[in-house]
Amino acid sequence: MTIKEVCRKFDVSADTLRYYERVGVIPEVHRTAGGIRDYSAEDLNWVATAICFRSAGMPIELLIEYVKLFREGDETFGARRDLLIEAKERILAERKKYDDALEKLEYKISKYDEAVRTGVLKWDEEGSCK
Amino acid sequence: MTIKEVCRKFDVSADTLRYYERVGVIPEVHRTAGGIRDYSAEDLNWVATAICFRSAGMPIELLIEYVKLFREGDETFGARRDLLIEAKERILAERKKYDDALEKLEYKISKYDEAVRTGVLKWDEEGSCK
DNA sequence: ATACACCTTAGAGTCAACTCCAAGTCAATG
DNA sequence: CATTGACTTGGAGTTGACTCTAAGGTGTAT
Repeated sequence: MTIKEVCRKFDVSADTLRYYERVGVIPEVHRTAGGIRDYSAEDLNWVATAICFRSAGMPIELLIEYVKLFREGDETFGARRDLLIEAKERILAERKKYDDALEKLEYKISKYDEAVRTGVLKWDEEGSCK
Repeated sequence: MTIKEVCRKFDVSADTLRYYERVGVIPEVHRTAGGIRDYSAEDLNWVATAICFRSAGMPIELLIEYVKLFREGDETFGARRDLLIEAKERILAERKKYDDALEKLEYKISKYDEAVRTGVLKWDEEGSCK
């Protein structure tokens, strides 16, 4: 699979894919005799994983560390598991912030719905919201 | 309330608070006669809102737009509501990505737990994960 | 009244994560 | 076999969101 096809498949730029490979967010991608990237199923899987974790706010550094451990072989199973558990904790903590913001938004939207209907914006407590 | 106290209260740097005010993420903060910031309850409320939305990944530009509408007065109730609804949609979409990543992580962690116990890492489908 | 900690501004610097560019190579088509 | 379009690399540039620095003002405790 060419880089262009991978771009379309994952809606990501070729520059980003090359960047990920260059810095080690994914391992080296398979090449043709001429040196052109030809993504295998396994390469695609790495790309999918990288994009999935990046979309959830995981820093590139963490992904690089994971790939580094992967390259070191089977002795790093434990370290890789620990890293994934840390990633999970981080994402759970981040998601909580999203839930907090959503709660605040629900409240504000309900007050603005009222304001649009009545022409008056009124919060439950003094100075509690804007 | 001094800037230092606000920093402690929200665990944010004074530079960030001044930056938020400068670019318009929050309206101008009340000052003492000498020109020193003295955050009112309302100012604190704006700070809390800004930090909450920023923690949920909302770009500064959106917050600036909201404050701009707020400053324009009561004719912008509708526009402010629409902007909040857009923010909600964005955050819901982002949260979905977090959930996807968590699902992937759960799966991988379970496989690594097994790998640590058995010494063998095995995915359900060929090349499905790394 | 003089330290001293803390505040002010404008503007420059930093960092993560891309994104773009120049110069050149590869591969399918007329 | 020449054109065309996509690919390659190394390195420079951009963007969003801070973060720091320099030069100076404020306010309170001795």
